Amino acid sequence: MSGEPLKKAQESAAESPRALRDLIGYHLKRASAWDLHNANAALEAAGVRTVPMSVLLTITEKPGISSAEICRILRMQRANIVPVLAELEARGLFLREADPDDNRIQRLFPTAKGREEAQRMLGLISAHEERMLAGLTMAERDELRRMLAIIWREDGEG
Amino acid sequence: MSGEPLKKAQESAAESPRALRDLIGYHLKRASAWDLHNANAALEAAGVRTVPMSVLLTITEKPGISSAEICRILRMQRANIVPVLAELEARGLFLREADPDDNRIQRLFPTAKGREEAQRMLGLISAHEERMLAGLTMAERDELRRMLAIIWREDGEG
DNA sequence: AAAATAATGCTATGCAATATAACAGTCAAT
DNA sequence: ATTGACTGTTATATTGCATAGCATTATTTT
Repeated sequence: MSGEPLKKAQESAAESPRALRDLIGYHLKRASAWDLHNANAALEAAGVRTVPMSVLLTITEKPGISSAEICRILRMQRANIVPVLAELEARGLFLREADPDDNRIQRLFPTAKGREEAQRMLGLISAHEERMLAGLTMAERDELRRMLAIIWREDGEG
Repeated sequence: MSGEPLKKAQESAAESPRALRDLIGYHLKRASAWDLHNANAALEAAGVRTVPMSVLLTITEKPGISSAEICRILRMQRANIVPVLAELEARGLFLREADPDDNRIQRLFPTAKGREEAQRMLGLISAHEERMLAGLTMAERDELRRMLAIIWREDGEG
């Protein structure tokens, strides 16, 4: 029942309790926090954070998409995309165009500069991922991606 | 270059852009957010959220630990643990005891009630994890845990 | 055709998690 | 004996995400 020696506390680095280390949710949170921190650091060179990057990539890949649909895809609140779009637009990365058939909708189209920047961001984020995943084989990375997708239910094709 | 049909936007559920689906960080964030949301919901029955639970589990498993060391283990700020401990203490889940050798340090010990509650929380969170991971075999769960641990560097023993 | 329902983009506001800065008291090291 | 480091703490900032509501426009139901 005693177990731990109680020694000097400031020795740093002790392990997480077993009960937590057994929980996948715990590892998910730690890994995700670590990733988000470093991903944002990597993207600083492009002057964005992960969310604006995701929005721009979505516009680039689905030209003519509406902001509401981006929100559905990225599961974010319509209210929260507003400042993100405002900034991307101010930087000239996409344009809004009125939908001819539905006056509520603005369709978003990437500019040439937007496509360039999206490519640059992809380069930065890919380098970051490579660093993060250096300890895993390609097959393992695929497995990991697949399992994570199953958890939040985007195909995971299993 | 055209690709997507542009159709009605409100059809819901479209897939994330390929560029994002290739990123493990993207899946990490989505999976972690999903987990955190449901874990907190599951823990509502015990009147805690994930962080206070983690703190209590740590005290329970390492009796006599100091708050500073909990912060080092869970990688949280010393400032932020204060209200967490205040609440757990108010609920009678642990006790503070002065360290005989170092007047700066308070050593934290779980009460009987604290151990009970910790057990109860573990039950709730385990049920939640079981639901979350229903689509994965036990071997896959072990693999997932191992890979996540490698990412943020808590053994992962690989 | 009228009325009810719902979607869009948006403002304003809230909350929870995490981060930063500073402090007094205590201990360790030179 | 001074310097530097660590503890627990207060106060405050920042960030990400959530909620509520609004005017406008479309769709659906009656």
